[in-house]
Amino acid sequence: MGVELDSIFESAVNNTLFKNKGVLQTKYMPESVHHREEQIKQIAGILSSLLRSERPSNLFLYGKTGTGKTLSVQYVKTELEKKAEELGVDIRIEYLNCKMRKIADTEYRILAALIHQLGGSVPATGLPTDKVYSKFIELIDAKKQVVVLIFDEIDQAIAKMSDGFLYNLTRLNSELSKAQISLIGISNDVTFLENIDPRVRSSLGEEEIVFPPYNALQLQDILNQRSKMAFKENAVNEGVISKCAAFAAREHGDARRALDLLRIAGELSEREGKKSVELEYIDQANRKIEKDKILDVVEKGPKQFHLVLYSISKLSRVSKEKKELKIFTGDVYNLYQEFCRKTKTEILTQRRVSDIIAEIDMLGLINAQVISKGRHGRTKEITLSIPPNLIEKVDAILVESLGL
DNA sequence: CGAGATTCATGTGAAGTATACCTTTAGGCTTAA
DNA sequence: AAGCCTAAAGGTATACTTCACATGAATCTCGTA
Repeated sequence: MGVELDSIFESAVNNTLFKNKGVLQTKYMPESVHHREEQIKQIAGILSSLLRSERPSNLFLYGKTGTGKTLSVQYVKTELEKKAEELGVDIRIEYLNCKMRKIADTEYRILAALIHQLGGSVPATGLPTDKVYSKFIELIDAKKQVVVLIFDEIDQAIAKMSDGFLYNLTRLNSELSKAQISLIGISNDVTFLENIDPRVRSSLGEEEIVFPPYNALQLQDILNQRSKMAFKENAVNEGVISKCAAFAAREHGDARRALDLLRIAGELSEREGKKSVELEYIDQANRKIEKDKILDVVEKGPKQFHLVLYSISKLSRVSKEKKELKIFTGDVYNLYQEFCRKTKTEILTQRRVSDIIAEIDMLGLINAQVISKGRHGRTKEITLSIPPNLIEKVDAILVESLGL
């Protein structure tokens, strides 16, 4: 064992292929953004009125994950901030990612996070929401300014609460006397605006910009740029870049995915003590990404979720042996109760479990569809959508968390 | 045989409850003058 | 008298429960051919 570790440490220190791995990480902000010039120009054009201390239109950005939405906005944000400083104009742009569970998935928590960013503080609970609103307003309205609020992945947040929140936000301007706000919404879901209150829709969608997926060529270009900075010379084999690009292009042109692929393939190659990133590691990296994503989601779910998921997993194993028996809510609930007793956990009502199933569905770990079995009532028909090779690992996590 | 009525097993919405936490308020105690 | 601390009172968000009603196709009923 000792020897094995030694060699790992050794290669970590000496044989590193990377010059600057950070360049490939998602949080990295490049100085220039390629292939999004058009969108950036539009965003900048709309937001430029900030420099005259005028309120820009509300803005809505669409596009699949990894199409550069966040990046473009952030880019414009920093550029604008620079320029504003130069000109001595006071502007305020706040970015908030709504997807972070436990940080911002309710109206209250989003506001709290926002207030926190603005330098105020609110307790985690206990305050009436309208009080939080007035605190927020107070904070913004303290001086004459235009505040831009960027809500990333806003569709995720609204799925969990009502669209009343957005309505409140759009109406907020009338509550402000000195300051003004404008909103930027970012959504992965193209149909998002169609399903919300028309009043909000028209207000929020004053301007809309669509981010099309990158094509393979563009991805390749981006990867080339980054890999030059990230890797040492000659550390990337022929064809690696184009394969990453091709992989990601197949996944709706997701640049983030492409970069992750390249980075992880690099890490894997390095770990194996290779002198360069080799083609074969890309497939491995691809699998690893899928795996990590799922395991991560499973891991951070609360205990009751684990119980439900474990029940589903167990049932799906049984049903597979018996060839394609479907899983229904009732079965899940029965098994779930059994596990609760076994682990001495409080048994939740079927009502709640039904909701939990819906939530797990949202997380993409299972597939649940309401069907009617006619005389035999109505149910959710549930299928586990975790790849077979991962089920074991997932089960392991669940077993550990439940102490079975 | 076919159109309607029934039925089942949950889905689903609304309202209520428990818990954990927050602010406000009113005493009560300390302190400095 | 002013300042500070504490405990009680009053209030909220969140996760969950309770209650009650909604669903929708397989199955049953029954009139009709």
